[in-house]
Amino acid sequence: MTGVSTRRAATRDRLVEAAIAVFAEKGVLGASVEEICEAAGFTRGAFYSNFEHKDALCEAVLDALLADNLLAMNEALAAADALADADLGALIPSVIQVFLDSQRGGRTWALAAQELRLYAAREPALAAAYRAFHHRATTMFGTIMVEALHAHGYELTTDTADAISVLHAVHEYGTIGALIGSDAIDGDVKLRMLVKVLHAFIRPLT
Amino acid sequence: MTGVSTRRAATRDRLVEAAIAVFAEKGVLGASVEEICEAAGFTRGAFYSNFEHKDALCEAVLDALLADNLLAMNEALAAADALADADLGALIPSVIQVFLDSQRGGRTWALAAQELRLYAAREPALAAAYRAFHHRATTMFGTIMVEALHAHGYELTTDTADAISVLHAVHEYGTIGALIGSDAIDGDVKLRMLVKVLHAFIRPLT
DNA sequence: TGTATCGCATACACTCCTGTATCGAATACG
DNA sequence: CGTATTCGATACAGGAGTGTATGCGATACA
Repeated sequence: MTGVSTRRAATRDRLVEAAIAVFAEKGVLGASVEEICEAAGFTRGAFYSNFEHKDALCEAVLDALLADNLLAMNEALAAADALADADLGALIPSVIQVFLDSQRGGRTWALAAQELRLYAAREPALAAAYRAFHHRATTMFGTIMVEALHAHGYELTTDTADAISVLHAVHEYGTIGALIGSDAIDGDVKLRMLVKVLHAFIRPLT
Repeated sequence: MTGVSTRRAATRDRLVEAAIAVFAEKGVLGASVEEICEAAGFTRGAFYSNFEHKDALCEAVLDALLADNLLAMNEALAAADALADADLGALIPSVIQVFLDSQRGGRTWALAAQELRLYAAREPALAAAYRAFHHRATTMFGTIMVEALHAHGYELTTDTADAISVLHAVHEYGTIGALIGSDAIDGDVKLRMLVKVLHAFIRPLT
């Protein structure tokens, strides 16, 4: 019985990964079920056997993205610990860079994440799932960041969730900007913006 | 002869407005040409007579969005002048609120703008057009903002373009967040975030 | 080793979209 | 007024995607 379910889980995973790739390329509504299946090496039979709607697939994708973000955050934290004796000014860019580098899939996953954000804004059925995703990601990131700052004798000057949201906003915006190749935004600019925002939102512990 | 071209321009405008609505609802790739034409009250004959590709339509949409943003900015500036004797702490939220309220189309245009951003990130043909759009919007916003701050005895603590980009990022992120109804982001939170970011990036003139 | 069940592929009937080529009404213009 | 031209509608041929119903090989289990 376990072998059976294992196989099923594997095809689900392959479909989810393929969906991320196709969503990134075509958008959620622009991605046909057929295209996703083909990218995963299946036919639509596999899809309809595993998911009821495309929306169900989207929820699974959100789970995968969340797991990836948390993983990248852990890598960044490990880097922070390794550099624990550096001063904060040098530490922050390094940690952010590690986080950015650790995000699996890079460009593709970032695009897919934003496609899902937009899709959730129009599709009430996914909005709930996205809220859950956002809430979990935000609180976990927030907790970790507050602790890390505290360990270095700093605190946020503003509400934790707000700070995380602003960082997330700049992160996503910068990713797209770098892809577009805007003369105003490339990869370095994105890092610089994140560092500035973070510096603007922290102060030494009172 | 003028009457003819006038008519043509009018149908182009209607197609552009319809495209914004459909892009907001379905995404750029998810929007069929047929759907856009139907929303505008035409058939595809009108479309293919006015635009070569969907990409050409997208460029026209960018122009419309830019014009709208500049218009909203002017309204916000007028409000700033009217409140010129208020202190900056009270002025900033008011001006931002006026800007947000003045944006034509509200939800719809904001969604369409982000759809186009994502589309441009994947479609080199549109990337150039988006760069031009972004550059013009950023420089005009930047100039205006620097002057307005200066008039009140303030300046930016960072590169103008970076500051505008961060504000734009938070603006777009907050718009979607409010639509999704995330427990962490509603309309007020968005305004609050923008105010915080702006405050974090200005200081009295040295 | 036989058989029940599971998991994905295949087949089918249907809808929707695309791009072009042609047509007809409205407008400009002499 | 009549004619030329412009602009958008219609017609057409073809491609692609959808969801369901059914088939078939592989795996589990007695």
